[in-house]
Amino acid sequence: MPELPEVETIVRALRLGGRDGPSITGWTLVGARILWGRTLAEPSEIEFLQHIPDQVVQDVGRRGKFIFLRLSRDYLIFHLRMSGDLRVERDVNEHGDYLELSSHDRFVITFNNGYRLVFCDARKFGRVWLVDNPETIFASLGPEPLDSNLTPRDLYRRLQQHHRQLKPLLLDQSFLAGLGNIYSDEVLHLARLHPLQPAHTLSEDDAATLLSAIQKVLEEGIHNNGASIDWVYRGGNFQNNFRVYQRTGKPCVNCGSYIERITVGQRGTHYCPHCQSLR
DNA sequence: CCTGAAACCTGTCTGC
DNA sequence: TGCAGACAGGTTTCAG
Repeated sequence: MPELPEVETIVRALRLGGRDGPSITGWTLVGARILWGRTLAEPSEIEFLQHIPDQVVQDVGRRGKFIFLRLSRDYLIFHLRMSGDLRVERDVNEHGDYLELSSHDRFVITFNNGYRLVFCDARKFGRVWLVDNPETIFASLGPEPLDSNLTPRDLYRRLQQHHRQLKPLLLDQSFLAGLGNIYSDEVLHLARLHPLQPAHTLSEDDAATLLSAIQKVLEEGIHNNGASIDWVYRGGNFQNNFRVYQRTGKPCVNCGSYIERITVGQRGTHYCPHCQSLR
């Protein structure tokens, strides 16, 4: 599921309230329940459970596709991978009974106010870390695409350094942090660039076009609370604005040519053969 | 450096 | 209806 806009939507809901749940900012942790052991990447379960109690959620933030809770002493970091989601709900009812979890819930943090934060993840790829320095986790990430300090010239220079095809490069989190398969296809279509175009062949103007497409598509995604497809993720509307993703055989919104689907780096890739020509 | 394949997992959909 | 196979929003690791 979750690419930058979905993750950002979840982060804002945790920080400020929303998505059917209250804000967790300022809440105090009391414990945790780990239902699928591999979800906890670091540290050991024993150590984790020792560190959690009494820490207060100071803030909730995002770096790339990672979600982090800045706690009193540590950072609690989530990666949702393919099918993860987070929700905030009551842990106990008015009689003091524990409320049932669903079969896909993998990891639960409980607060001292009777609420819990639940990490639900059907495919079990998602991971959680508790670390004192978040940079140990974020070290290999590239720049934030919506950071106003990222200039067209910066992107141009970075593109010049790679001979890879554009699509796999955009998916590489060390090149740029936050794009996934949906938004990469949407970005390349808006920028009218072919997914297989070698990165270093882009002109400085191409790089500027690409950066503005990246920012426009991501902002559009955030504005729509992300994209909900199939049974994964909830509440987003961006799926109604797709230009190419999952529109194989349908007319291009620019020129009416039929959208094609190819496989690039093991990922389904959708593009318009007319608007996005290989140069 | 780059590409492709496989692995980690479960759920859904399609076609026979 | 049942079942095999393909496919899915991500990332890591390994072979060539």
